[in-house]
Amino acid sequence: MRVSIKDIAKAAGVSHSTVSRALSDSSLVSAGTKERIQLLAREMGYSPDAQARSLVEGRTRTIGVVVTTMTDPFIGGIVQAIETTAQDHGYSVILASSNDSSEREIAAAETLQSKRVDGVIVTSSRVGVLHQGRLERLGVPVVLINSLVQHRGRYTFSIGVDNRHGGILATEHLLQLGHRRIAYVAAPDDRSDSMERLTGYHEALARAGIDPDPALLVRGTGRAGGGERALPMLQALPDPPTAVFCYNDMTAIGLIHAAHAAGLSLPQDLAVVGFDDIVFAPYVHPPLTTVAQPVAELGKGAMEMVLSLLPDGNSDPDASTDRTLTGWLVARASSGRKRYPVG
Amino acid sequence: MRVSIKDIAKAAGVSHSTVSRALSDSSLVSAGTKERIQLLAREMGYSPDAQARSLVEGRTRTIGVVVTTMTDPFIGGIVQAIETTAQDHGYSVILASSNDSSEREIAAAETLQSKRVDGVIVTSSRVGVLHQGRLERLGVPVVLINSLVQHRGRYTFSIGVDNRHGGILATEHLLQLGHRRIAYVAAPDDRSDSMERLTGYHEALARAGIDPDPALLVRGTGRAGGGERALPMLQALPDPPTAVFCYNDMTAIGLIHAAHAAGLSLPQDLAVVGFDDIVFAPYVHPPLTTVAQPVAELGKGAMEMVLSLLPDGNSDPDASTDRTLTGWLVARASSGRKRYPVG
DNA sequence: TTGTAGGCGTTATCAC
DNA sequence: GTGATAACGCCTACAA
Repeated sequence: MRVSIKDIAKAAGVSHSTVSRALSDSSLVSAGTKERIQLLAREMGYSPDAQARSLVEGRTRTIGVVVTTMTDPFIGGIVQAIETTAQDHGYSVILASSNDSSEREIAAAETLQSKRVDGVIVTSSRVGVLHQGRLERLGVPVVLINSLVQHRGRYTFSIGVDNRHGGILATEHLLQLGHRRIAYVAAPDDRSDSMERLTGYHEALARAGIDPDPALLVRGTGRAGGGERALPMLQALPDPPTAVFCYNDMTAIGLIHAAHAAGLSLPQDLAVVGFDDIVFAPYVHPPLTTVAQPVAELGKGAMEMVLSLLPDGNSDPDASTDRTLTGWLVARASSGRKRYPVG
Repeated sequence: MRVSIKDIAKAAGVSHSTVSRALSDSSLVSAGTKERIQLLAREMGYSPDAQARSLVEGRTRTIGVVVTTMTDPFIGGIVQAIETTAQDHGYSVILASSNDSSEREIAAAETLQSKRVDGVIVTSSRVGVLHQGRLERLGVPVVLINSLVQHRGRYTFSIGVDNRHGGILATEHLLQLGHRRIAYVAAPDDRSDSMERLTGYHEALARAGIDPDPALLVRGTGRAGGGERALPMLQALPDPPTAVFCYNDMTAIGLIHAAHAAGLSLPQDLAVVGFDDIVFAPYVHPPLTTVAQPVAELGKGAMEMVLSLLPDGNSDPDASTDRTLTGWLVARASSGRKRYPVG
């Protein structure tokens, strides 16, 4: 049988309220009984029932984390940081993956609502059904990671990396290496971060006085397969690119794989830059140049942002603002060394 | 304000018990009122409070999932499958990462206990403080993934891949390719799965009439760095190996990286086989030969196992047994084609 | 300093 | 069919 405060009360010969007070270290209990009860609780193997406590306190100390899929190592890193930070603040994380299915998204939102999570963090740059409608109606703080806030609710904020800046970093890096025909392998159009990276790419090109060639913009999937399929499309061009900036590392990895298969040697025949700096980036052959995202900070920051948005938090929601972190370029071999254009 | 069944009761002019019945589609309510109440509940935006329900029902429909780190893509895949399966059965997953710190492990166990999870799944082959002592004392079913059950509790079971068999598959593959000097890069000794893979490796060698050379057994970390550091140790041997079997893909990836840096060409100079078949394996250069684990099945199986162990589950715990799934070899280029030994 | 009583939102067991 | 009433485990006025 599970032991409750009543059991302890009986054993200690006091009322259950005294036990409750003693366990919460209230000053309204004599030091003697307090100690006696605390000892007894330990001996009897007492564990407070979070359910019951939540019921009366009106909060669960639980944060819902919505992800598309845990399979993505980038997301895994973020969730890791989220969970660790939650733990440090005495909160738990309840996981809900949408698998990119709106059915599951809705189910997830309902579950989170029933479980009465105190807040929600969404890791997905996808502009889904859920993120803007359903979640806001939960009436709890919502923090979006790497995603645009569309309908600004009183408790909806975002934290993300400066994607435009990242796009500039990547593109300028390639420009500095002497490249003029630089392709961008995007994610599907509903990923806002991909669009922002594209903007940065365009901006860097413009600064260098280069007109963007629409043929050099191809659409991937955000996964390796997208990169693999993008390569032949680019190679088939009458004037193929000498460099490629990929939406993310997975795309770059797929593209590099296809390049090897096509007999290209990297970075001589094709320079490649990714985005994210996932754990594999250094181990790609050749090691992948990429725009690193502060994964741990994103997760930690997101968690701290929801916590600060909580009713009891010291901060005022109206004073809260979106946070933008900056990524940085990690130059490895896949983009090569300085290249002097022929002629 | 959040709407409860009492609010609905007031609005409908009935008692809250009738509302409760109507919402649970009980046959003890007239079809008319039932419909009326259900409509009203929808209109008023009612969402059942899982906390309150759990309190009276004595179960939370929540499963705790303990992982070392979500950063590992293999673990990510498993958690993904666990969560999806949970969702399909109307359960939620509460995440707890230990970060390989026993402090956090203990904290995690306490949280899970307070949150009154109905069961626990542990993904870690590490023989930690927590897994055998603390978790069993929670008094709920515990399922270990890829880990040995040490103290068999009435509700403690495991599901995992046949690591010995996997070790045999990998080693025999290399033997068939003509290799005689095959190294094994292990994980730390407290990882039971690494030990089992080693056993398989030894067994395959024995069958081929080869005495295992202790110098060919080096210890990695389970992460890329371990593989990187293992390579020079092996190369420094007077009679270096022509093939390496690695504890897992991350180790293999690190080792391959070091091999490239050392100017070796793979698989000619060194054949490499990994374990796990993580999402990157096909994209390693050369593509990584590996023993695939049925990740999705492991996660799904683990979840189904805890669910079946639940008090209301149809199955009898005593009839439950550990499950062992079998992996399979995925031959890619890193191990090369058949090799005819010189001489 | 301690005890009593009420309530958090449900479900379940009684009567009616 | 429906409505009181009592639990589940905890917290917290209010009394004593």
